[in-house]
Amino acid sequence: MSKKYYITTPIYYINDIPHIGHAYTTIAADIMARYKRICGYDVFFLTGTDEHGQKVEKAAESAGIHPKEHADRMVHRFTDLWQALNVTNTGFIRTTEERHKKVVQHIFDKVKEKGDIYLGDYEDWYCVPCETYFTELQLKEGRCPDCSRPPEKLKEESYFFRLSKYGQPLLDFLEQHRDFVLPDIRYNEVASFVKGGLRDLSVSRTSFQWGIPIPGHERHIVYVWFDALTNYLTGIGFPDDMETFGSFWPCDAHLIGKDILRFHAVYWPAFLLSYGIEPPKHVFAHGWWTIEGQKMSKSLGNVIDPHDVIKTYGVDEFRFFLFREVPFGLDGDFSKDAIVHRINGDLANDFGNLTSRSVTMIGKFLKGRIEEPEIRIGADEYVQENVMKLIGQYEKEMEVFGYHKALQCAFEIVSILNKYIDSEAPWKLAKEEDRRIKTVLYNIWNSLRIVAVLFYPFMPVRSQQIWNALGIEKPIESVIFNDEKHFRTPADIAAIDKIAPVFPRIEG
RNA sequence: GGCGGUGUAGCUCAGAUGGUUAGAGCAUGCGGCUCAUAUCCGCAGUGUCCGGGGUUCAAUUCCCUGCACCGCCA
Repeated sequence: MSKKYYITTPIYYINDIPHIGHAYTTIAADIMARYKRICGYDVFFLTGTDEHGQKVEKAAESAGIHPKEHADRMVHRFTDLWQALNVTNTGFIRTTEERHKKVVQHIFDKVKEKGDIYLGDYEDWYCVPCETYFTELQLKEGRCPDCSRPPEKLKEESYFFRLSKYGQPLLDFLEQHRDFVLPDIRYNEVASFVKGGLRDLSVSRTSFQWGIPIPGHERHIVYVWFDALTNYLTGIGFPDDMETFGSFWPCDAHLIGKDILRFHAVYWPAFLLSYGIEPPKHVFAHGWWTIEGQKMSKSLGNVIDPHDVIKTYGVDEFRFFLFREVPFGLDGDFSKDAIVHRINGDLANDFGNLTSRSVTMIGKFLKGRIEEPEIRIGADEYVQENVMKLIGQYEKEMEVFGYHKALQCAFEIVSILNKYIDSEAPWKLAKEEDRRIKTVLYNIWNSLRIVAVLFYPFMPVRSQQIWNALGIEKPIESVIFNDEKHFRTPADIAAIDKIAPVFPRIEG
Protein backbone atom coordinates (compact mmCIF):
# COMPACT_ATOMS: atom_id res chain seq x y z
CA MET A 1 0.00 0.00 0.00
CA SER A 2 1.45 3.34 -0.99
CA LYS A 3 1.99 6.24 1.36
CA LYS A 4 -1.02 8.51 1.69
CA TYR A 5 -1.21 12.26 2.04
CA TYR A 6 -4.35 14.30 2.56
CA ILE A 7 -4.35 18.09 2.26
CA THR A 8 -7.20 20.56 2.15
CA THR A 9 -8.05 24.17 1.58
CA PRO A 10 -11.05 25.74 3.27
CA ILE A 11 -14.26 25.59 1.32
CA TYR A 12 -14.73 29.05 -0.07
CA TYR A 13 -17.89 31.03 0.42
CA ILE A 14 -19.81 30.84 -2.82
CA ASN A 15 -20.86 34.48 -2.74
CA ASP A 16 -17.25 35.67 -2.71
CA ILE A 17 -15.51 36.69 -5.86
CA PRO A 18 -12.24 34.75 -5.90
CA HIS A 19 -9.26 36.96 -5.17
CA ILE A 20 -5.60 36.67 -4.40
CA GLY A 21 -6.32 35.29 -0.94
CA HIS A 22 -8.29 32.34 -2.26
CA ALA A 23 -5.62 31.75 -4.87
CA TYR A 24 -2.89 31.87 -2.25
CA THR A 25 -4.28 29.10 -0.05
CA THR A 26 -5.15 26.91 -2.97
CA ILE A 27 -1.79 27.28 -4.69
CA ALA A 28 -0.09 26.55 -1.37
CA ALA A 29 -2.00 23.31 -1.16
CA ASP A 30 -1.23 22.52 -4.78
CA ILE A 31 2.48 23.00 -4.19
CA MET A 32 2.43 20.48 -1.37
CA ALA A 33 0.24 18.10 -3.34
CA ARG A 34 2.61 18.16 -6.30
CA TYR A 35 5.62 17.81 -4.05
CA LYS A 36 4.18 14.84 -2.21
CA ARG A 37 3.24 13.16 -5.45
CA ILE A 38 6.77 13.26 -6.80
CA CYS A 39 7.86 11.94 -3.42
CA GLY A 40 5.74 8.90 -4.12
CA TYR A 41 2.65 9.66 -2.08
CA ASP A 42 -0.88 8.94 -3.08
CA VAL A 43 -2.30 12.43 -2.54
CA PHE A 44 -5.85 13.46 -1.86
CA PHE A 45 -6.17 17.21 -2.35
CA LEU A 46 -9.57 18.59 -1.47
CA THR A 47 -11.05 22.01 -2.06
CA GLY A 48 -14.62 23.18 -2.57
CA THR A 49 -17.31 25.68 -1.82
CA ASP A 50 -19.48 26.60 1.14
CA GLU A 51 -22.90 27.21 -0.32
CA HIS A 52 -25.30 27.59 2.57
CA GLY A 53 -26.37 30.48 4.73
CA GLN A 54 -28.44 33.57 4.88
CA LYS A 55 -26.37 35.64 2.49
CA VAL A 56 -26.70 33.04 -0.24
CA GLU A 57 -30.41 32.79 0.43
CA LYS A 58 -30.77 36.55 0.08
CA ALA A 59 -28.61 36.86 -2.99
CA ALA A 60 -30.69 34.19 -4.68
CA GLU A 61 -33.89 35.83 -3.61
CA SER A 62 -32.92 39.17 -5.08
CA ALA A 63 -31.92 37.42 -8.29
CA GLY A 64 -35.28 35.64 -8.23
CA ILE A 65 -33.77 32.17 -8.36
CA HIS A 66 -33.41 29.18 -6.10
CA PRO A 67 -30.33 29.30 -3.86
CA LYS A 68 -29.02 26.12 -5.42
CA GLU A 69 -29.27 27.64 -8.85
CA HIS A 70 -27.48 30.69 -7.57
CA ALA A 71 -24.71 28.46 -6.26
CA ASP A 72 -24.57 26.56 -9.54
CA ARG A 73 -23.96 29.82 -11.34
CA MET A 74 -21.29 30.98 -8.93
CA VAL A 75 -19.29 27.83 -8.43
CA HIS A 76 -17.56 28.15 -11.78
CA ARG A 77 -15.75 31.23 -10.64
CA PHE A 78 -13.78 28.97 -8.37
CA THR A 79 -13.41 25.90 -10.53
CA ASP A 80 -12.37 28.05 -13.50
CA LEU A 81 -9.74 29.80 -11.45
CA TRP A 82 -8.26 26.56 -10.18
CA GLN A 83 -7.99 25.37 -13.72
CA ALA A 84 -6.32 28.58 -14.81
CA LEU A 85 -3.85 28.26 -11.95
CA ASN A 86 -3.03 24.65 -12.81
CA VAL A 87 -4.33 23.47 -9.47
CA THR A 88 -4.38 19.68 -9.25
CA ASN A 89 -7.08 19.07 -6.67
CA THR A 90 -8.37 15.51 -6.67
CA GLY A 91 -11.63 16.30 -4.98
CA PHE A 92 -14.08 19.14 -5.06
CA ILE A 93 -16.90 19.39 -2.58
CA ARG A 94 -19.97 21.58 -2.52
CA THR A 95 -21.82 21.71 0.77
CA THR A 96 -25.12 21.50 -1.09
CA GLU A 97 -24.33 18.00 -2.29
CA GLU A 98 -26.49 15.19 -0.99
CA ARG A 99 -23.50 13.21 0.24
CA HIS A 100 -22.52 16.12 2.46
CA LYS A 101 -25.98 16.60 3.86
CA LYS A 102 -26.01 12.99 4.96
CA VAL A 103 -22.67 13.30 6.72
CA VAL A 104 -23.60 16.49 8.55
CA GLN A 105 -26.88 15.02 9.73
CA HIS A 106 -25.18 11.81 10.76
CA ILE A 107 -22.50 13.60 12.80
CA PHE A 108 -25.06 15.94 14.31
CA ASP A 109 -27.24 13.02 15.40
CA LYS A 110 -24.41 11.07 16.94
CA VAL A 111 -23.03 14.03 18.83
CA LYS A 112 -26.51 14.80 20.02
CA GLU A 113 -27.10 11.22 21.15
CA LYS A 114 -23.92 11.50 23.10
CA GLY A 115 -25.39 14.48 24.90
CA ASP A 116 -22.97 17.03 23.48
CA ILE A 117 -25.70 18.85 21.59
CA TYR A 118 -28.69 20.23 23.46
CA LEU A 119 -31.56 22.59 22.78
CA GLY A 120 -31.42 26.04 24.34
CA ASP A 121 -32.00 29.70 23.63
CA TYR A 122 -29.71 31.89 21.63
CA GLU A 123 -29.94 35.55 22.45
CA ASP A 124 -28.48 38.27 20.33
CA TRP A 125 -28.91 41.81 19.23
CA TYR A 126 -30.41 42.31 15.80
CA CYS A 127 -30.25 45.50 13.80
CA VAL A 128 -33.31 45.46 11.56
CA PRO A 129 -32.16 47.98 8.93
CA CYS A 130 -28.75 46.31 8.64
CA GLU A 131 -30.25 42.82 8.90
CA THR A 132 -27.31 41.78 11.01
CA TYR A 133 -26.83 40.09 14.35
CA PHE A 134 -24.38 41.44 16.91
CA THR A 135 -23.17 40.16 20.23
CA GLU A 136 -23.38 42.34 23.31
CA LEU A 137 -19.69 43.10 22.97
CA GLN A 138 -19.86 44.18 19.38
CA LEU A 139 -22.36 46.91 20.15
CA LYS A 140 -21.11 50.44 20.50
CA GLU A 141 -22.72 52.03 23.55
CA GLY A 142 -25.69 49.77 23.09
CA ARG A 143 -26.13 50.72 19.46
CA CYS A 144 -25.45 49.09 16.13
CA PRO A 145 -21.76 49.45 15.31
CA ASP A 146 -22.60 50.04 11.66
CA CYS A 147 -25.52 52.44 11.66
CA SER A 148 -25.73 53.52 15.31
CA ARG A 149 -29.40 52.71 15.54
CA PRO A 150 -30.69 50.80 18.55
CA PRO A 151 -30.86 47.07 17.89
CA GLU A 152 -33.52 44.69 19.13
CA LYS A 153 -32.83 41.80 21.37
CA LEU A 154 -33.89 38.62 19.68
CA LYS A 155 -34.25 35.30 21.31
CA GLU A 156 -34.12 32.26 19.13
CA GLU A 157 -34.35 28.61 19.95
CA SER A 158 -31.04 27.03 19.06
CA TYR A 159 -29.05 23.86 19.43
CA PHE A 160 -25.78 24.20 21.26
CA PHE A 161 -22.63 22.18 21.11
CA ARG A 162 -21.18 21.53 24.55
CA LEU A 163 -17.83 23.13 23.74
CA SER A 164 -17.35 24.04 27.39
CA LYS A 165 -16.85 20.38 28.14
CA TYR A 166 -13.87 20.14 25.79
CA GLY A 167 -11.56 22.72 27.32
CA GLN A 168 -9.40 20.22 29.14
CA PRO A 169 -9.44 17.55 26.42
CA LEU A 170 -8.35 20.19 23.93
CA LEU A 171 -5.56 21.40 26.18
CA ASP A 172 -4.39 17.83 26.60
CA PHE A 173 -4.50 17.33 22.86
CA LEU A 174 -2.56 20.52 22.23
CA GLU A 175 -0.02 19.56 24.84
CA GLN A 176 0.55 16.20 23.16
CA HIS A 177 0.64 17.68 19.67
CA ARG A 178 2.88 20.70 19.82
CA ASP A 179 2.98 20.85 16.05
CA PHE A 180 -0.78 20.69 15.60
CA VAL A 181 -0.93 24.42 14.98
CA LEU A 182 1.54 25.78 12.46
CA PRO A 183 3.48 28.00 12.23
CA ASP A 184 4.29 27.66 15.92
CA ILE A 185 3.81 31.38 16.57
CA ARG A 186 0.10 30.60 16.29
CA TYR A 187 0.17 27.82 18.85
CA ASN A 188 0.08 30.10 21.87
CA GLU A 189 -2.81 32.00 20.43
CA VAL A 190 -4.89 28.87 20.29
CA ALA A 191 -3.78 27.52 23.65
CA SER A 192 -4.51 30.78 25.45
CA PHE A 193 -7.88 31.01 23.83
CA VAL A 194 -8.76 27.58 25.15
CA LYS A 195 -7.31 28.36 28.57
CA GLY A 196 -9.51 31.43 28.71
CA GLY A 197 -12.51 29.14 28.97
CA LEU A 198 -14.86 27.97 26.26
CA ARG A 199 -18.53 28.76 25.98
CA ASP A 200 -21.01 26.43 24.37
CA LEU A 201 -21.44 27.07 20.72
CA SER A 202 -24.66 27.74 18.90
CA VAL A 203 -24.84 25.27 16.03
CA SER A 204 -28.26 25.86 14.56
CA ARG A 205 -30.45 28.68 13.29
CA THR A 206 -34.13 29.15 12.70
CA SER A 207 -33.90 32.62 11.17
CA PHE A 208 -33.28 31.35 7.66
CA GLN A 209 -33.88 28.15 5.76
CA TRP A 210 -31.04 27.67 3.28
CA GLY A 211 -28.98 24.98 4.89
CA ILE A 212 -29.02 21.45 6.13
CA PRO A 213 -32.10 20.74 8.25
CA ILE A 214 -31.77 18.99 11.55
CA PRO A 215 -33.47 15.60 11.33
CA GLY A 216 -36.67 15.50 13.31
CA HIS A 217 -36.57 19.22 13.94
CA GLU A 218 -36.59 20.64 10.46
CA ARG A 219 -37.25 24.22 11.44
CA HIS A 220 -33.62 24.21 12.57
CA ILE A 221 -30.79 24.58 10.11
CA VAL A 222 -27.27 23.43 10.94
CA TYR A 223 -25.20 26.56 11.40
CA VAL A 224 -22.14 27.49 9.43
CA TRP A 225 -19.10 25.92 11.08
CA PHE A 226 -20.66 22.63 11.98
CA ASP A 227 -21.76 22.31 8.38
CA ALA A 228 -18.61 23.67 6.78
CA LEU A 229 -15.90 21.90 8.75
CA THR A 230 -17.52 18.53 8.21
CA ASN A 231 -16.66 18.81 4.51
CA TYR A 232 -13.20 17.48 5.32
CA LEU A 233 -14.81 14.17 6.21
CA THR A 234 -17.32 14.07 3.38
CA GLY A 235 -14.65 14.85 0.80
CA ILE A 236 -12.84 11.56 1.34
CA GLY A 237 -15.82 9.29 1.52
CA PHE A 238 -16.97 9.30 5.13
CA PRO A 239 -18.92 7.29 6.16
CA ASP A 240 -19.93 5.22 3.10
CA ASP A 241 -16.43 4.48 1.90
CA MET A 242 -14.60 3.87 5.14
CA GLU A 243 -11.73 2.20 3.36
CA THR A 244 -10.79 5.35 1.50
CA PHE A 245 -11.57 7.46 4.51
CA GLY A 246 -9.45 5.32 6.78
CA SER A 247 -6.50 5.45 4.44
CA PHE A 248 -6.42 9.25 4.31
CA TRP A 249 -7.58 10.24 7.78
CA PRO A 250 -6.26 11.81 9.98
CA CYS A 251 -5.79 14.63 7.53
CA ASP A 252 -2.16 15.68 7.14
CA ALA A 253 -2.85 19.37 6.79
CA HIS A 254 -5.68 21.84 6.68
CA LEU A 255 -4.34 24.99 5.05
CA ILE A 256 -6.25 28.07 6.13
CA GLY A 257 -6.02 31.82 6.48
CA LYS A 258 -5.21 33.06 9.95
CA ASP A 259 -8.70 34.52 10.32
CA ILE A 260 -10.29 31.11 10.63
CA LEU A 261 -7.71 29.51 12.86
CA ARG A 262 -9.98 29.26 15.88
CA PHE A 263 -12.60 27.34 14.02
CA HIS A 264 -10.08 24.84 12.74
CA ALA A 265 -7.87 24.53 15.79
CA VAL A 266 -10.52 24.62 18.51
CA TYR A 267 -14.05 23.94 17.33
CA TRP A 268 -13.14 21.35 14.74
CA PRO A 269 -11.04 19.09 16.97
CA ALA A 270 -13.71 19.45 19.64
CA PHE A 271 -16.41 18.21 17.25
CA LEU A 272 -14.18 15.33 16.24
CA LEU A 273 -13.31 14.39 19.79
CA SER A 274 -16.97 14.37 20.63
CA TYR A 275 -17.82 12.13 17.72
CA GLY A 276 -14.79 9.97 18.31
CA ILE A 277 -12.64 10.71 15.29
CA GLU A 278 -8.98 11.60 15.65
CA PRO A 279 -8.29 15.30 14.92
CA PRO A 280 -6.14 16.25 11.92
CA LYS A 281 -2.35 16.25 12.18
CA HIS A 282 -1.73 19.88 11.30
CA VAL A 283 -3.58 23.10 10.81
CA PHE A 284 -1.44 25.63 9.00
CA ALA A 285 -2.54 29.26 9.19
CA HIS A 286 -1.03 31.60 6.65
CA GLY A 287 -0.99 35.39 6.59
CA TRP A 288 -2.74 38.04 4.58
CA TRP A 289 -1.78 40.02 1.52
CA THR A 290 -2.01 43.75 1.34
CA ILE A 291 -2.16 45.36 -2.09
CA GLU A 292 0.36 48.09 -2.81
CA GLY A 293 0.65 48.60 0.93
CA GLN A 294 -3.07 48.83 1.54
CA LYS A 295 -5.55 46.48 3.06
CA MET A 296 -7.51 44.68 0.41
CA SER A 297 -11.12 45.81 0.41
CA LYS A 298 -14.07 46.16 -1.87
CA SER A 299 -14.60 49.76 -0.88
CA LEU A 300 -11.03 50.69 -1.81
CA GLY A 301 -11.57 48.86 -5.07
CA ASN A 302 -8.12 47.30 -4.89
CA VAL A 303 -9.19 43.68 -4.91
CA ILE A 304 -7.00 41.79 -7.34
CA ASP A 305 -8.45 39.37 -9.82
CA PRO A 306 -5.97 36.51 -10.17
CA HIS A 307 -6.97 36.11 -13.82
CA ASP A 308 -5.56 39.55 -14.52
CA VAL A 309 -2.30 38.74 -12.80
CA ILE A 310 -1.98 35.53 -14.78
CA LYS A 311 -2.64 37.36 -18.00
CA THR A 312 -0.04 40.01 -17.27
CA TYR A 313 2.73 37.99 -15.67
CA GLY A 314 2.03 34.31 -16.28
CA VAL A 315 0.69 31.54 -14.09
CA ASP A 316 3.96 30.13 -12.86
CA GLU A 317 5.37 33.59 -12.29
CA PHE A 318 2.37 34.38 -10.09
CA ARG A 319 2.61 31.11 -8.19
CA PHE A 320 6.31 31.65 -7.72
CA PHE A 321 6.01 35.22 -6.54
CA LEU A 322 3.54 34.40 -3.78
CA PHE A 323 5.94 32.02 -2.11
CA ARG A 324 9.26 33.60 -2.95
CA GLU A 325 8.36 37.06 -1.74
CA VAL A 326 7.08 36.26 1.73
CA PRO A 327 7.76 33.51 4.28
CA PHE A 328 4.72 31.25 4.26
CA GLY A 329 2.74 32.08 7.38
CA LEU A 330 3.51 35.79 7.53
CA ASP A 331 1.68 38.71 5.97
CA GLY A 332 2.93 40.15 2.72
CA ASP A 333 2.42 42.92 0.26
CA PHE A 334 1.47 42.38 -3.35
CA SER A 335 2.66 45.14 -5.65
CA LYS A 336 3.37 45.52 -9.32
CA ASP A 337 6.92 46.65 -8.58
CA ALA A 338 7.57 43.68 -6.36
CA ILE A 339 6.38 41.05 -8.81
CA VAL A 340 8.23 42.65 -11.72
CA HIS A 341 11.31 42.85 -9.58
CA ARG A 342 11.11 39.17 -8.68
CA ILE A 343 10.47 38.09 -12.22
CA ASN A 344 13.32 40.12 -13.64
CA GLY A 345 15.81 39.49 -10.87
CA ASP A 346 15.24 35.92 -9.76
CA LEU A 347 13.66 34.36 -12.80
CA ALA A 348 14.97 36.22 -15.86
CA ASN A 349 18.44 37.22 -14.72
CA ASP A 350 19.46 34.44 -12.41
CA PHE A 351 17.56 31.30 -13.24
CA GLY A 352 16.40 31.97 -16.79
CA ASN A 353 19.70 33.33 -17.97
CA LEU A 354 21.50 30.43 -16.34
CA THR A 355 19.33 28.10 -18.35
CA SER A 356 19.99 29.97 -21.58
CA ARG A 357 23.73 30.14 -21.22
CA SER A 358 23.93 26.50 -20.15
CA VAL A 359 21.81 25.16 -22.96
CA THR A 360 23.61 27.26 -25.53
CA MET A 361 27.00 26.08 -24.35
CA ILE A 362 25.99 22.46 -24.39
CA GLY A 363 24.76 22.97 -27.94
CA LYS A 364 27.75 24.95 -29.08
CA PHE A 365 30.62 23.20 -27.35
CA LEU A 366 29.39 19.64 -27.04
CA LYS A 367 27.13 19.43 -30.07
CA GLY A 368 24.21 19.02 -27.72
CA ARG A 369 25.41 15.86 -26.04
CA ILE A 370 26.13 15.19 -22.40
CA GLU A 371 28.84 12.62 -21.88
CA GLU A 372 30.48 10.82 -19.01
CA PRO A 373 33.21 13.02 -17.46
CA GLU A 374 36.79 11.85 -17.80
CA ILE A 375 38.46 14.09 -15.28
CA ARG A 376 37.17 15.83 -12.24
CA ILE A 377 38.77 18.48 -10.02
CA GLY A 378 37.89 20.14 -6.75
CA ALA A 379 35.62 22.76 -8.29
CA ASP A 380 33.56 20.01 -9.89
CA GLU A 381 33.20 18.11 -6.67
CA TYR A 382 32.30 21.27 -4.82
CA VAL A 383 29.31 21.76 -7.10
CA GLN A 384 28.09 18.19 -6.70
CA GLU A 385 28.47 18.19 -2.96
CA ASN A 386 26.64 21.45 -2.52
CA VAL A 387 23.82 20.51 -4.82
CA MET A 388 23.33 17.36 -2.75
CA LYS A 389 23.45 19.28 0.49
CA LEU A 390 20.95 21.84 -0.74
CA ILE A 391 18.55 19.17 -1.97
CA GLY A 392 18.53 17.80 1.57
CA GLN A 393 17.79 21.21 3.04
CA TYR A 394 15.06 21.77 0.49
CA GLU A 395 13.39 18.52 1.48
CA LYS A 396 13.48 19.40 5.15
CA GLU A 397 11.90 22.75 4.49
CA MET A 398 9.17 21.36 2.28
CA GLU A 399 8.17 18.95 5.02
CA VAL A 400 7.26 21.84 7.31
CA PHE A 401 5.77 24.18 4.70
CA GLY A 402 8.98 26.21 4.65
CA TYR A 403 8.33 27.12 1.02
CA HIS A 404 10.25 30.34 1.29
CA LYS A 405 13.40 28.63 2.51
CA ALA A 406 12.97 25.76 0.11
CA LEU A 407 13.03 28.27 -2.73
CA GLN A 408 16.10 29.87 -1.22
CA CYS A 409 17.82 26.49 -1.44
CA ALA A 410 16.97 26.24 -5.11
CA PHE A 411 18.32 29.72 -5.73
CA GLU A 412 21.46 28.92 -3.82
CA ILE A 413 22.10 26.21 -6.40
CA VAL A 414 21.38 28.66 -9.21
CA SER A 415 23.91 31.02 -7.70
CA ILE A 416 26.54 28.31 -7.31
CA LEU A 417 26.08 27.35 -10.95
CA ASN A 418 26.43 30.88 -12.21
CA LYS A 419 29.65 31.24 -10.26
CA TYR A 420 30.86 27.86 -11.45
CA ILE A 421 30.35 28.80 -15.06
CA ASP A 422 32.16 32.02 -14.49
CA SER A 423 35.14 30.53 -12.75
CA GLU A 424 35.50 27.52 -15.04
CA ALA A 425 34.78 29.47 -18.24
CA PRO A 426 33.72 26.65 -20.56
CA TRP A 427 34.29 28.89 -23.59
CA LYS A 428 37.99 28.90 -22.68
CA LEU A 429 38.05 25.18 -22.08
CA ALA A 430 36.50 24.78 -25.52
CA LYS A 431 39.20 26.83 -27.19
CA GLU A 432 41.91 24.97 -25.36
CA GLU A 433 40.27 21.67 -26.25
CA ASP A 434 40.38 20.74 -22.61
CA ARG A 435 38.62 17.47 -21.84
CA ARG A 436 37.25 18.96 -18.67
CA ILE A 437 34.62 20.92 -20.55
CA LYS A 438 32.64 17.69 -20.59
CA THR A 439 32.84 17.52 -16.83
CA VAL A 440 31.74 21.10 -16.33
CA LEU A 441 28.78 20.87 -18.68
CA TYR A 442 27.85 17.48 -17.28
CA ASN A 443 27.66 19.05 -13.84
CA ILE A 444 25.66 21.97 -15.09
CA TRP A 445 23.25 19.82 -17.02
CA ASN A 446 22.66 17.60 -14.01
CA SER A 447 22.32 20.43 -11.52
CA LEU A 448 19.91 22.25 -13.76
CA ARG A 449 17.85 19.13 -14.25
CA ILE A 450 17.58 18.80 -10.50
CA VAL A 451 16.86 22.48 -9.91
CA ALA A 452 13.96 22.21 -12.33
CA VAL A 453 12.56 19.44 -10.15
CA LEU A 454 12.94 21.59 -7.05
CA PHE A 455 11.03 24.36 -8.78
CA TYR A 456 8.45 21.98 -10.20
CA PRO A 457 5.86 22.16 -7.37
CA PHE A 458 5.92 25.94 -7.65
CA MET A 459 6.29 26.35 -11.41
CA PRO A 460 5.13 23.17 -13.11
CA VAL A 461 4.93 24.59 -16.63
CA ARG A 462 8.26 26.37 -16.65
CA SER A 463 10.01 23.42 -15.10
CA GLN A 464 8.76 21.24 -17.89
CA GLN A 465 10.05 23.73 -20.45
CA ILE A 466 13.44 23.63 -18.85
CA TRP A 467 13.48 19.87 -18.90
CA ASN A 468 12.60 19.96 -22.55
CA ALA A 469 15.40 22.41 -23.20
CA LEU A 470 17.73 19.98 -21.46
CA GLY A 471 16.64 17.34 -23.92
CA ILE A 472 14.40 15.48 -21.49
CA GLU A 473 11.03 14.69 -22.92
CA LYS A 474 9.27 12.81 -20.20
CA PRO A 475 6.67 14.69 -18.16
CA ILE A 476 8.29 16.20 -15.11
CA GLU A 477 5.15 15.65 -13.06
CA SER A 478 5.65 11.92 -13.28
CA VAL A 479 9.19 11.86 -11.90
CA ILE A 480 10.18 10.12 -8.72
CA PHE A 481 12.12 12.67 -6.77
CA ASN A 482 14.46 10.08 -5.29
CA ASP A 483 15.47 8.92 -8.76
CA GLU A 484 16.37 12.45 -9.81
CA LYS A 485 18.61 13.30 -6.90
CA HIS A 486 21.76 11.92 -8.47
CA PHE A 487 24.21 13.03 -11.12
CA ARG A 488 24.15 10.73 -14.09
CA THR A 489 25.00 10.50 -17.74
CA PRO A 490 21.76 10.73 -19.69
CA ALA A 491 21.13 7.65 -21.76
CA ASP A 492 18.47 8.82 -24.06
CA ILE A 493 17.89 12.51 -24.57
CA ALA A 494 17.15 14.76 -27.49
CA ALA A 495 19.98 16.88 -28.83
CA ILE A 496 20.30 20.12 -26.92
CA ASP A 497 20.37 23.36 -28.79
CA LYS A 498 19.30 26.91 -28.10
CA ILE A 499 16.12 27.94 -26.38
CA ALA A 500 14.06 31.07 -26.35
CA PRO A 501 14.11 32.72 -22.92
CA VAL A 502 11.91 30.78 -20.53
CA PHE A 503 11.48 33.87 -18.39
CA PRO A 504 11.62 36.98 -20.56
CA ARG A 505 12.47 40.19 -18.79
CA ILE A 506 9.63 42.59 -18.27
CA GLU A 507 10.77 45.94 -19.61
CA GLY A 508 9.38 49.30 -18.64
C1' G B 1 -7.37 45.51 30.61
C1' G B 2 -5.06 40.16 29.96
C1' C B 3 -1.75 36.98 27.10
C1' G B 4 1.85 36.62 23.11
C1' G B 5 5.09 38.71 19.52
C1' U B 6 8.21 42.29 17.08
C1' G B 7 11.81 46.55 17.07
C1' U B 8 19.27 44.64 13.66
C1' A B 9 22.57 48.16 7.11
C1' G B 10 18.56 52.86 2.46
C1' C B 11 14.60 48.61 1.95
C1' U B 12 13.01 43.31 3.30
C1' C B 13 14.75 40.27 6.83
C1' A B 14 18.38 36.25 9.08
C1' G B 15 21.37 35.54 13.50
C1' A B 16 24.30 34.30 18.09
C1' U B 17 23.51 28.25 25.28
C1' G B 18 26.53 35.99 26.08
C1' G B 19 33.04 36.47 23.86
C1' U B 20 37.63 37.87 18.04
C1' U B 21 36.12 42.04 11.72
C1' A B 22 27.13 41.38 13.35
C1' G B 23 25.21 38.63 8.24
C1' A B 24 21.97 37.62 3.37
C1' G B 25 19.04 39.42 -0.67
C1' C B 26 17.61 43.88 -3.04
C1' A B 27 19.05 48.94 -4.02
C1' U B 28 24.03 52.07 -4.61
C1' G B 29 29.38 52.69 -6.45
C1' C B 30 33.67 50.61 -8.89
C1' G B 31 36.07 46.60 -11.63
C1' G B 32 36.01 41.89 -14.73
C1' C B 33 34.11 38.37 -18.41
C1' U B 34 31.61 37.44 -23.14
C1' C B 35 28.75 31.31 -22.96
C1' A B 36 24.08 33.98 -21.90
C1' U B 37 17.63 37.24 -21.63
C1' A B 38 22.31 44.78 -21.42
C1' U B 39 22.41 38.98 -18.42
C1' C B 40 26.67 36.84 -15.05
C1' C B 41 31.06 37.21 -11.71
C1' G B 42 34.28 40.01 -8.17
C1' C B 43 35.16 44.06 -4.85
C1' A B 44 33.40 48.18 -1.68
C1' G B 45 30.82 49.76 1.82
C1' U B 46 27.79 52.10 5.59
C1' G B 47 24.82 49.83 11.17
C1' U B 48 24.55 54.04 18.83
C1' C B 49 21.86 45.45 16.66
C1' C B 50 14.68 50.84 19.80
C1' G B 51 15.82 54.08 24.80
C1' G B 52 17.28 53.33 30.06
C1' G B 53 18.95 50.25 34.07
C1' G B 54 20.85 45.44 35.96
C1' U B 55 23.72 40.58 36.04
C1' U B 56 28.80 39.51 34.10
C1' C B 57 35.70 39.86 33.13
C1' A B 58 32.36 40.60 28.68
C1' A B 59 25.47 41.85 26.26
C1' U B 60 23.14 43.65 20.38
C1' U B 61 22.33 38.38 22.48
C1' C B 62 20.14 37.00 29.52
C1' C B 63 16.96 39.88 33.39
C1' C B 64 14.03 44.38 34.64
C1' U B 65 11.86 48.81 32.87
C1' G B 66 10.22 52.51 29.26
C1' C B 67 8.67 53.66 24.22
C1' A B 68 6.70 52.15 19.40
C1' C B 69 4.25 48.77 16.35
C1' C B 70 1.53 44.05 15.53
C1' G B 71 -1.49 39.61 16.75
C1' C B 72 -5.06 36.90 19.82
C1' C B 73 -8.50 37.43 23.75
C1' A B 74 -11.81 40.25 27.10
